[in-house]
Amino acid sequence: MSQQRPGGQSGQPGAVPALPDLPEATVARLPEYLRALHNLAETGHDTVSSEGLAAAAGVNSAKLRKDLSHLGSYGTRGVGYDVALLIEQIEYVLGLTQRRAVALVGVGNLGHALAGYAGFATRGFRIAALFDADPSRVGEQISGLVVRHIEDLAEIAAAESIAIGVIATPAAAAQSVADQLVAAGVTSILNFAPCVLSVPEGVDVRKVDLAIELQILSFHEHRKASLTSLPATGPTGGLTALPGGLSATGTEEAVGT
Amino acid sequence: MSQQRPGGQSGQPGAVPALPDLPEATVARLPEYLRALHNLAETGHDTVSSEGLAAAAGVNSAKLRKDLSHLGSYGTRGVGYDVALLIEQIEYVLGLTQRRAVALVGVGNLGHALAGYAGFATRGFRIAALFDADPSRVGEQISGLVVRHIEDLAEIAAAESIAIGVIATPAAAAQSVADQLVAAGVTSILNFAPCVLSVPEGVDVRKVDLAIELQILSFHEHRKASLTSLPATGPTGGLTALPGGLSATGTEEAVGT
DNA sequence: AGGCGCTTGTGAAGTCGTGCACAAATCGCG
DNA sequence: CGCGATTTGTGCACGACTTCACAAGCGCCT
Ligand SMILES: NC(=O)c1ccc[n+]([C@@H]2O[C@H](COP(=O)([O-])OP(=O)(O)OC[C@H]3O[C@@H](n4cnc5c(N)ncnc54)[C@H](O)[C@@H]3O)[C@@H](O)[C@H]2O)c1
Ligand SMILES: NC(=O)c1ccc[n+]([C@@H]2O[C@H](COP(=O)([O-])OP(=O)(O)OC[C@H]3O[C@@H](n4cnc5c(N)ncnc54)[C@H](O)[C@@H]3O)[C@@H](O)[C@H]2O)c1
Repeated sequence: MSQQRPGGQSGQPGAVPALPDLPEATVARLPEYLRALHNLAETGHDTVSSEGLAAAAGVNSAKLRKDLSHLGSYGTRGVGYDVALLIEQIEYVLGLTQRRAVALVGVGNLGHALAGYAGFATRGFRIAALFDADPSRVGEQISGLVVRHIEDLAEIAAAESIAIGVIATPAAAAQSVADQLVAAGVTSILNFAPCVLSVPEGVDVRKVDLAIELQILSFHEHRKASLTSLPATGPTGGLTALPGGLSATGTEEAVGT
Repeated sequence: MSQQRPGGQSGQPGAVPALPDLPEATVARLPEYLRALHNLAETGHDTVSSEGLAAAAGVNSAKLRKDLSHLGSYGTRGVGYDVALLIEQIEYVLGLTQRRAVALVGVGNLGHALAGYAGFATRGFRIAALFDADPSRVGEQISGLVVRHIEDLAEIAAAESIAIGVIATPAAAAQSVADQLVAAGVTSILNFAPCVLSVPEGVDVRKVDLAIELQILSFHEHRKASLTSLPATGPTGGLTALPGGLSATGTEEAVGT
């Protein structure tokens, strides 16, 4: 166990340049832990056990401990984790010690909502610029920012050190926008348009597609409905609510031949 | 268009109400395949190979074939998949043969964008009702729907057979809204608020959190930046583009103590 | 000081998902 | 009618992730 963890007990709070290379699944959960930790900090907790934090983050405690162990040993056996220290560590690993500048392209329906979203600012990001291709939108002012024409992207991206771009244009324009973002030096893209983007090696893309989320839920609805005939095999007899949860499934399957 | 449900060549077009139970990872990809298929259909393709569809959906072809094989054998060796048939099958499995009614709670910044989003309608869903707790918003009309007070949820959910709910309220209200949705018979929830929801067994929750997506991207930015000193160790020597991708990484780490 | 209860960190086993590689199936063509 | 080109469906090995279970470490109490 004498793992020479980056930074950890080395006593030297100075330099910890090398990131441990975390499993992707762990990286995806760290932000959730971070949010939970901030909640705990605000409600006056100084320390928290893996059990407690796991509950707050909606995962099981073994997973949480293993995730955190990848960052190093920041817990105290018999006590738990120091909330403030853990926040610091996770923020460091996620690269949130600096406030990252983000460009938002496509100031339509969705873009407006995103531009006005406070959650960006409170969680480590700064919307540094808004872009659109529609001349009638250019110049419009939204939460303190003026919408710029997409042509100015390269210039502004360089000036503001923008490395993250958000695409909120129609799908038809998304690939073209992505190309322009990449050309402007952006190396991470969050894409809201329902399409696959092709980007060069070294550029990360994450996608958020509302309809996909709903369709996954739809599948589960479908599956639940096809199980209605079965008796309440409830593995856990103790579900509190589940009110009348019945009529909902009334007429589902029309599997009729 | 008689539903030739699963069991294609089994000859017995009798009853196959039971869904094959698909791996969760497969379920999550089916919507992506479906979108790609619709694109192909619109551009006049009648059939598509696993290779072609995989490219359109952004996955590798082996994965795609394995995913589809879970639904049954709907391809023709030497030819590929019949686009229309595959669309029909995937829509059946996802439970999209009926247009599912969705309730949207919280008609604020984000809620407005969602309410006006056409992608719902074109991909199997119908926003059946909008709810808010703010009296000044109740009565407002948005894309043909009147905003109702959250108190009317149970009544309307029953009347409209709503089984899916979308939460777009502040985090502080989300759990309470979730409880009300569940009490109204909703069994699937899409949550945009940054918090964990606790729901009874049998209710599915999916979460979309913008800030988490950005933080994951931030991690990768951080990691890329900590590698700048290394030469282009490119495991694959053949990256095509990678335009000027340079200055972007200029001043990164400010690993101050 | 020593023992006790609590909690972390982690080997190890189990589960799930991925990708390869190829036999089987089908079509088009000669 | 048979053959070769093509593409699916899948067995298998591998890797990633999850979960269990417990020894080691820590603080507190006596
Ligand atoms: N509205 C939603 O709730 C919602 C939800 C999920 C996904 N989406 C997706 O997000 C995207 C945007 O949705 P929306 O409802 O805001 O659409 P919208 O039409 O309201 O807005 C699109 C904006 O992009 C701009 N645009 C078009 N081409 C551009 C280009 N080449 N460069 C820069 N800007 C360009 C348009 O001028 C417009 O302002 C769509 O792909 C949609 O499918 C929207
Ligand atoms: N705006 C965005 O782009 C964005 C992006 C990602 C996530 N989110 C999240 O989505 C949620 C909504 O964001 P927003 O910007 O639209 O906030 P908002 O404040 O503009 O809107 C929230 C709406 O919910 C209503 N509401 C409050 N309590 C309610 C209750 N108990 N029942 C019913 N309605 C209630 C409010 O009246 C208001 O209309 C937040 O949790 C936010 O973190 C927003």
